[in-house]
Amino acid sequence: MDKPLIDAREIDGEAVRGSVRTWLRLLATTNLIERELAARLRARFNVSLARFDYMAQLDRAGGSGLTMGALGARLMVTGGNITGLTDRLQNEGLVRRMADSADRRVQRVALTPNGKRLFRHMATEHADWVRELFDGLNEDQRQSLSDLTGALRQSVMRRDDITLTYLPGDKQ
Amino acid sequence: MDKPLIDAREIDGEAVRGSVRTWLRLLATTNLIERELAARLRARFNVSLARFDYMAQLDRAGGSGLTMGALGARLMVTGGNITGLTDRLQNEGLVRRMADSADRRVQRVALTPNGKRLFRHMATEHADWVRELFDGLNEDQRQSLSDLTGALRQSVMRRDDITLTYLPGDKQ
DNA sequence: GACTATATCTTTACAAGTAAACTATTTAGG
DNA sequence: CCTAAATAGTTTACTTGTAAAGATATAGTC
Repeated sequence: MDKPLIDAREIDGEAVRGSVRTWLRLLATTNLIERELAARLRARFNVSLARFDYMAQLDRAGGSGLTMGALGARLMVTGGNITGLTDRLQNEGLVRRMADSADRRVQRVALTPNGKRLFRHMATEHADWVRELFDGLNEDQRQSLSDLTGALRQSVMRRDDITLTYLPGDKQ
Repeated sequence: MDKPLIDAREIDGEAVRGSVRTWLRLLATTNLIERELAARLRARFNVSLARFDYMAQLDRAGGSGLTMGALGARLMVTGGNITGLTDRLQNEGLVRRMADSADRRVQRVALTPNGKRLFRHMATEHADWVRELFDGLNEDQRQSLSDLTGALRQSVMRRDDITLTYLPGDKQ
């Protein structure tokens, strides 16, 4: 770790506390929105956020679906989790497993017609909700927030001592 | 729902997709940072983020601690979750339950000396990590991000059709 | 071609979260 | 007072997530 003990921008500790306060605020607000969206998905469709995200990846992948591994990589979760989610969604007829013709280790997953229909319906409402929740920001603010988020992401990712558990290969 | 079907700011769908894209970006970046902090807490202290947050609330509350209910309200989690976390932390000697003298229904929880020592140690490193991850933003950017986050929070909270599951009373 | 590596998925045991039912207490009316 | 309702915490059954071990299958290497 070669970070300086005293940050050049630090004046009487303000910069230090500033970053922490900004982070806590950002986290709280993001969690607030995520909870709100999850509660609405649950109330209107009886679907969890985990299932919505799962189905979103399959919808984007199209008819040939994804392997379990690729799906786990995109959702940033472990294989065991994907197995469980797939079992439950398959039981509800929203998703189906298919053998891969070339590699007998591989399981491919795709939305059933029912799953696709449900997801499209949810996605439309979900987008409306997001727009509604962001309604108090004008276009400049929204764009600035997006830009600053990008800069923050760069700040986090450009570190070379990053712990990052997941940067998995993504063979779809 | 009395939101207009067409948003005044919408020009050929850009504003709509804009909010969703901004939201997804914000969520991804927040999750990235949260995962990184959680991985470091796990690696250096063998402590989960849930336990860190729990101990942070108790540390802030001081020697008399908090009731189970107040703790759950501050952490935005249900009572059953607090019961389980408390059981595990108590088993590790980081936390203790105390009866309330005035109300026999109430359980009060507080950090033990060991718990306090561990938390203070973790909090110092945690703050360093946050500062490090935000290092790529200059002070203006950091302040703008904080301000925009506040505006977004206002945008979400000022809705009157909010679903908000948790706005619990907080008797500490 | 047999042997070892590696890759893919599942299983197991657990942590952390929810909702709903349950227990014990306190509070409010009549 | 005594009972009905509300409050505080726990228990139960379940979902969602992890890490580590296990079962198959493929790929490389001598």
